[in-house]
Amino acid sequence: MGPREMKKPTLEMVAAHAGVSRATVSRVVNGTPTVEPTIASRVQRSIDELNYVPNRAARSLASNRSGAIALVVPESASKIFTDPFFGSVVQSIASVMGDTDFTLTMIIESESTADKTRRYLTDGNVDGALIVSHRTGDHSYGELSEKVPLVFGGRPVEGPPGATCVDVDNLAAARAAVSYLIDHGRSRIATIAGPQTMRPGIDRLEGWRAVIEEAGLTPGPVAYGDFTTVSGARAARELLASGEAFDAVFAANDQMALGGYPVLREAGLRIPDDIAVMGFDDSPFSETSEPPLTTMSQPMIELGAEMARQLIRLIEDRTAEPLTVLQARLVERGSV
Amino acid sequence: MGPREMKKPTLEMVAAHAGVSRATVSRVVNGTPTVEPTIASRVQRSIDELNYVPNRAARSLASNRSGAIALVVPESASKIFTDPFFGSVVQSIASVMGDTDFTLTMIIESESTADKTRRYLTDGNVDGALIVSHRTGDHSYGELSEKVPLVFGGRPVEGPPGATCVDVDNLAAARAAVSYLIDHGRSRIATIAGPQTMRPGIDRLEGWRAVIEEAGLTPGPVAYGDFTTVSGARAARELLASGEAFDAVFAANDQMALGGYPVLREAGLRIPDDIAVMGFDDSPFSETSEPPLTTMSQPMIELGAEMARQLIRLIEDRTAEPLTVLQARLVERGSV
DNA sequence: TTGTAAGCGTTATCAT
DNA sequence: ATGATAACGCTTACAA
Repeated sequence: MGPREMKKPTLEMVAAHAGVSRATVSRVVNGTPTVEPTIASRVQRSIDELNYVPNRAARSLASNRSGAIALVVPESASKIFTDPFFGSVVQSIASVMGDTDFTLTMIIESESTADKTRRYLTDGNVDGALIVSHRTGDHSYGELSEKVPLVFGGRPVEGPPGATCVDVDNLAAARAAVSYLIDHGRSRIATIAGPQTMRPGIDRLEGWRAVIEEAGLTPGPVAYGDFTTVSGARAARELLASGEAFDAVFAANDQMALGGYPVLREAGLRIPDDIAVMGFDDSPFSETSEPPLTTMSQPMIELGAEMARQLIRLIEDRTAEPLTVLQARLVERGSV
Repeated sequence: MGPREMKKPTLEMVAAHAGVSRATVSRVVNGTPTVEPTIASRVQRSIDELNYVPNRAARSLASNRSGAIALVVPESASKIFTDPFFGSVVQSIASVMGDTDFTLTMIIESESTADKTRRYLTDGNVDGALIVSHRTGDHSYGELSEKVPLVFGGRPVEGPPGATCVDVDNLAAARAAVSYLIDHGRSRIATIAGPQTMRPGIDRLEGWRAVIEEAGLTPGPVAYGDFTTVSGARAARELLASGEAFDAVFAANDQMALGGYPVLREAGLRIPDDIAVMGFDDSPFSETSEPPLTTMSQPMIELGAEMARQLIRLIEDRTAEPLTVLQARLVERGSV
C-alpha cells in the first residue's frame, strides 16, 4: 500500500498515465491487433503499474456481452447429493472456466423456477449456458437454443434438434461391458436395466441385447430398476424368481449392481465364482464393495471440459460440433 | 410473439409508457417507499405489460453493486468428487440464492489460482463471498474480510478473527455419539480419529475423550486415519494390535468406520454383537453397508442455507452473527 | 494506427 | 413525491 489511499484505477487513468486515448487502452486490453507494439507495451506497463482491472459491469453494458456463462443443473436434491457424476462434471466445468475470462453462474433449477431460469438465460444475463441434465427429452430448452448459445451434456439426450450436445456413448459402453462378460466365459447373461424413460437406461439395455444377439447367445432374464440400491435388490430377486438360469448379470449402474449383491449371496451364489456382476458408473461404492465391482467408468471430467469448450466455441465462433460422443472405459475389479 | 419484433424494453420505455420519469420507474423497480401508490401501480402495470426486466450490467455500473455472490470451493478434485458434504452444501446455497436477486458465481480454487481468486473477490466483481473450506487455519482470507463481506463455512475452522462463520458443532456431536455408545452398554470405547490438523479431526477426538472421562470409564485405544477407507482399515488393525480390549469403536467419519468393518470381521468380531461401530457424516455408504452404520448426520442443507442467509445479512445490513453453530443428529442404524 | 465522441441502461443528486 | 441531469467505466463507429 502506498501512502495515499489510491482509488481503483479506471481505463481513463491508464490512458492518462500512458499518454494515449482511452480507445487505445481499450484496444490493448482487448488484444486488438491493430495497435503499434511500442504503444501497446507502454500501455501494458501502465496497466501493470496502476494495477488496472477492467470493470465488468461497464464492459458488459457497453459491449452487450456479459462475460458470464450459466451452469444449469436440475434440483433433484438427492441426485446431486448422491451422484458423484454431477459433482465431477460441475467441477470440471468450473475448472475450465477458471482459465477463461468467463464467469460461471450456477443455477439450480427446480420445477418452480423453470420460468425464471429461462428468462434469466434469454434476458442477456449470460453469453451462453451449459445444461447438465438427467431427464430425457427435455425439450423445454429447445427453443432457447435459438436465442442463446446452449450446450447440453451430462446424461442428456435427445438434445433438441440443432442443439449442441456432449454425451457419453452408453450404447458402446454397454456393449463393451457385455462383451467382456462373454470373453470371460459367461454365456447366460441377465441384466438389471434402468428406467426406459431415460436415455442411459434405454441405451444400456440395448447394448446388452445387441451383443448377446450378435454372439448368438440366449439372453438371460431382464428386470428393471430405477438406479437405486433397493430397486437393484428387488430386481435381483425377480431375476432369481424368473427361474431362468444365468451366470452373469449386467446392471445399468453400480448402485443397482451392489443392491443385488446381498440377494445373490443369500441365494447361495458366490461372486464372481458362481455369478459375475458387472456395474456401470464407477461410483465410489464400487471400489469398496466385497468383492470390488467391475464396472464402466464414464469420462466425467472430459465431459465437463468438452462441454465448456464447445460452448466457448459456440459463443466466440458461432460454431460447434452438434454432437460429441465420449467413450467409457472398463475398470476391472473383482466381480467378474 | 407479436407482429412486430420488439426490442428488449428499457427503463426509459417503461417511463414513456407510464407517462412518468425514468427516476420514478427506477424507484418503483427498487421498491422505494416514497412513491404514490397510484403512480406506483400504473408503473407496475407498464412494467408487466412491456415485460420489462432491468439490465444487470447497467444497474451494477450505476449502483456500484454487482448483485453477485461468489461461492469459493477448494479444488481438491477428489474431495468434491467423493464428498457428498460439499455437494449438499453447494446445492443448498444455490437453492437459497435462487430465491434472491443475487447471482451465484462459482469459483473452484486451486493453489495456482489463489491470487486470481482474491483479486476477483476484492475487485468489486461480487458483493460478497461464501468460503467453504476443509483446511484449518487458512487465514489467507483473513484480510479479505475487511474488504468484502465473507462468510466461512463447510467445515471451517478458526475463521480469521472477526470473520463470520457457520459451523457444525463437532464437539457436541462426538459427545452425543460416544454417549450413545455408553447408553447402549459399551464401556471400553476405542476410536479411529481423524487428522489432528483439521478441526473436525481434533474436535471429534476431544469429544470422545471428554465423555469417557466424565463417565469415569477407561478410554479404549486410539488410532489415527486420514478420513479415507484404507486408513480406516489400517487404523482398525492398529486398534486390534494394541492388545487393549474394547467393545466399541467410534470413527471420526463413515469411510474410516466402514474401512474397519472387514478387518474387525476377520478378527472374528461380529458387528454389533461383539463390537459396536459408530460413524460420522451419514454418508451414502453408511446406509448400504452390512450392517448399516449408525452415525452422526450433519445438517448440511441447513449449513448452506445459514451461510447464505448470514452473507445476505452482512451485505444488506452490515451485520451478522460472528459464529453460528449447528447441531448434528444421531442416525440409528444397525451397527450399535 | 490512433483519437473523438456518442452511447450502453441504471442510479443518484439535486432541485422543484 | 417527482423530475432533470449528471455520473458509472467501457466499447465502438466514425474521423483524422
